[in-house]
Amino acid sequence: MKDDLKLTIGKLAKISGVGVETVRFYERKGLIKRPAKQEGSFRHYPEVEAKKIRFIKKAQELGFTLKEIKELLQLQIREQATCGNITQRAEVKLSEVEAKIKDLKNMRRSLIKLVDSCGDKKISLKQCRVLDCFEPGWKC
Amino acid sequence: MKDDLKLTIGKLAKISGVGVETVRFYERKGLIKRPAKQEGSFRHYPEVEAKKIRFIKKAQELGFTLKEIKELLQLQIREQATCGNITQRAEVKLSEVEAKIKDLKNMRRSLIKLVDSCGDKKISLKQCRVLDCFEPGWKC
DNA sequence: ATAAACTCCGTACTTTAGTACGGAGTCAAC
DNA sequence: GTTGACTCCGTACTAAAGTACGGAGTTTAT
Repeated sequence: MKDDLKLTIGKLAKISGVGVETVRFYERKGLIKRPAKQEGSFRHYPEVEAKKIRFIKKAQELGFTLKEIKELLQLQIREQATCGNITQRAEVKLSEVEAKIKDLKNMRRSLIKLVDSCGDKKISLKQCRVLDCFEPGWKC
Repeated sequence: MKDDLKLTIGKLAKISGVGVETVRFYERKGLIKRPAKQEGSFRHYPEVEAKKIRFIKKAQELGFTLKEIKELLQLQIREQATCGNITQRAEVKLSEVEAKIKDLKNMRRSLIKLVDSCGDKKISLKQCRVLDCFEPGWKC
């Protein structure tokens, strides 16, 4: 409620690092909502929308689709009543996030091993394959 | 060199969890290469290709594009000569992986906080926004 | 040895996530 | 008070990553 004074779509796009068309696209997809109380005929956004767009871009890099990101953004508690519902959905997302972390740690371990094995001639060269890192029971 | 006896494209697709068309698509994109020595006029793949396809699917879930995944798959040391080159590229990928892990950990912390705050009435409800978790200096 | 199932190849279609375009209206700066 | 930049809206186009189709050839199972 402070300084959402003059955030037109162009300025929002700029500070969020996307194009104007992308903002409108996210609006159509229901990821950000059109500001209700407009003075004049142009949109005026609160600053939190910039955070939201940056969140979207980051989450995409982590392998979430826009549909999934929308679900993440809906995880906001407004009243105690809806809490159980939200907690439940949050826990699902949490386990997805943890699965990704686990997989990325395997990939990291594999890459570290690869880098190390170049310095050390004792390590067999062809055993260092990144593609093995997700196989069940894999230990590099 | 063991039992790549009879892995036709259909069987490869099945054990890898994708469709036949997808295998051919990856082949066209250069992610997997067509088996050279064919006996008969059909493709016969070594088993390692199944691992490769499973790697591709996993890596996609972690936000890597096919272009990036191709680069990851090319990180294989064959001789000491190319080692420096590969190490260098592996280190770039490694830092990307570490950045993703860091971001996912922030997201995880944010989701945990959200879940916790539902059990605890003392925590302010509206402060728990997942969308803040990537902002610089964020502490949940 | 013949039918069923599978493979090959090229081409076309689909979905997701944007990007671009263009005419009309609006705002603000000089 | 006009001019230039910005906004609005609908529509169309694009790239990435598949997915489907269909006719012809090949393999295998009976």
